[in-house]
Formats: sequence, structure tokens, C-alpha cells
Amino acid sequence: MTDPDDRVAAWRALLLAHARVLRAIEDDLLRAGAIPLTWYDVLLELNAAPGRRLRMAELADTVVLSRTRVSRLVDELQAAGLVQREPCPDDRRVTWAALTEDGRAALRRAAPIYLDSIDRHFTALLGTTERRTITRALDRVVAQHDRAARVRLRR
Amino acid sequence: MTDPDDRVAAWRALLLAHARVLRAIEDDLLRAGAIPLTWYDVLLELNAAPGRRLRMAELADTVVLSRTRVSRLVDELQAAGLVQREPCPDDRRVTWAALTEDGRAALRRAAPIYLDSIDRHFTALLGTTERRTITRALDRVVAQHDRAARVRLRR
DNA sequence: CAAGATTGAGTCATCAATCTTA
DNA sequence: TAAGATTGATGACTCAATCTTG
Repeated sequence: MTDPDDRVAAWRALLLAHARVLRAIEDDLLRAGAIPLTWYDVLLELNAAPGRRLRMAELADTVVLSRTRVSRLVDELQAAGLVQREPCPDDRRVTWAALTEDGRAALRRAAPIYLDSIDRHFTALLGTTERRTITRALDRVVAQHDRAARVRLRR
Repeated sequence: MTDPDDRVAAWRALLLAHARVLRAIEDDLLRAGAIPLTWYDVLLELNAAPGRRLRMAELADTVVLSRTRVSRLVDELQAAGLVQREPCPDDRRVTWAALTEDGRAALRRAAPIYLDSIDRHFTALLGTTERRTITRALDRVVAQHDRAARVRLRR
């Protein structure tokens, strides 16, 4: 509909692709009876972190959610026994969100479903070069935004 | 953090870029006192449509929102005088959402702000080749999903 | 007073049920 | 009976205010 060379085409494509793929993945997870995507993302980030734990604020930054939302999400995950809150001895203002053994197990169970879904609904639809270009370019976009946000804070 | 060649890197990058850029654009629009992004998207699609009007269901499909949400959005836009509901003579089940003159004016006012914001927060951060690759690849992803959805309906 | 985290209140968005017409 | 659209109930998410510690 729009001129493929115009200034918003790439952004529009990203917006639509995001909506379609996300919807497809969430439907998959629901059908498979797996944990919701937000839970998975939190567990994944915690698992990748040193000591398998992260401050609440750090967690909120890596995941695409507000700190408020992460606070509530960790409430749920803790109630489900997948995450534990732990006090930080160095600075008693911060609380760690730490992955439990049950949390690791839940992550291991969900991972194949999740990876397969991403593969089928997104990665498999891209060529190798396209995939690399997209990863590199969008990672750079994210980095620029994060850098800009840090500068904005400093003032 | 993750291996740049792994299967989820591209999807993860898209997810993060989407969140960062969308946030930045919405902040811009708010600061500029412009209409919200969802309003803009609706007006834009209506403006591009033949006769500057679309069925509610068609509108929901081009925009990344549910039919329910579009129904409520058109309520607001109609109250603001930017869109009008019109009955369809051929099929009295459908209602058209039609752009008003005020709606066109609002769109013309918002467009430069919106375009500039997309440019600064997204397009300008991409190389020409990257931009073309992303547009082409993601458009194809969207097309595949839409095709799959159509096939799913047919059964 | 600033930073980290949580809570209260309100908005955004969707699902299921409903109404109307084909 | 199904398709198009809207409404009611509910969940997802965020902003502003609050609490606690540095």
C-alpha cells in the first residue's frame, strides 16, 4: 500500500511483524499448556544472570516491562515457587529476584516449546543474511536508545 | 549476553527495538501535544483507503488492534469529530468508519511530527541496505502469517 | 534529598456474550 | 446459522504516590 522506499516502511513492517509473530507464539504456548511468555522471559533472564539472580530494576530493564509490572510478575512467580526474593546484604534497599530449582525446571520444560515456536513463526521465515542483518541493525538501535536514556539520566 | 548467531537473537532484537522505539515515539508525541499514536494510525489507514473509509473489521486488520478495540477507538474519534460512522447500503450489517474534514486536518497536523519522530528514533539509525532488507524481510513475515491465518479460516 | 522497590488508581486491550442483519 | 459490530467483564500494564534505606 505504501511506497516501499518511503521513510516509514521499515517501521511499519516491524510493527506489523511484531504483532503477528507475538500473537502466533502466545497462541502456541497457550495450546501447549506452557507458562506465559512474560514468565518465560523473566525466568530466562534470571537464568542467564550471574548467580541466577538480578535486582528488580535490572530485571525490568532487560525485559521489556516497567518496574511496576516486574514487581507484580515476581509476586506471581514467587507464589508459584519459581522465583524467590532475597535481600541484598550490601545495600538493604535492593531486593534480588532469584531463580529457584523449580524455576529452572520450569524453564527447561518451556524452552523447547518456546524455541520451536520462534523458529517456526519467525526465524524460519528469514534467510541467513536477513537474520544476521536484522539482528545486527536492531541490536544497534536498542543500544543507541539505551545510551540516549543513560545520557538523559545524567542531567 | 546471547550468542549473536543463536536462533532467538533476531527475535529478541526485534522485541527490544520495538519496545524502545515505540516508547520514544510516544514520548515525542506527548511532548508535542499531538494526538496519540493509535489515533494517528487509524486516521492514516482511513486516509489511504478508497473513499477515505473502511469497514470496522478491515480497519482492525490493517491496524494492529482487535476489532473490539477499534470499535472503542472509533467511539473516541467520532466524539472528537475526526471520524464518522456511516451505514453501508449494500449490507446493513457493516458500518463504515469515514474520515471527516477535521480528521484530515488533524492528520495533516500530526504527520510531520510523527514522520520526524520515526526518522530520528528508527530510520536514521539504519543503513540504507539494512532498511531495505528489514522492510522486505518483515513484510514477507507478515504476509506469510496473514496467508496462514486465511487458510486457517477456510477450514 | 535521592535511589530501590512496592502499592493504589486508572488506562489500554482483549475475550466471551449479545444484538442485528444476511 | 453465520457474519459484522458492539457491550460487559476482566486482565495486562503503567503512572504517580508511598515506604524504606543510603
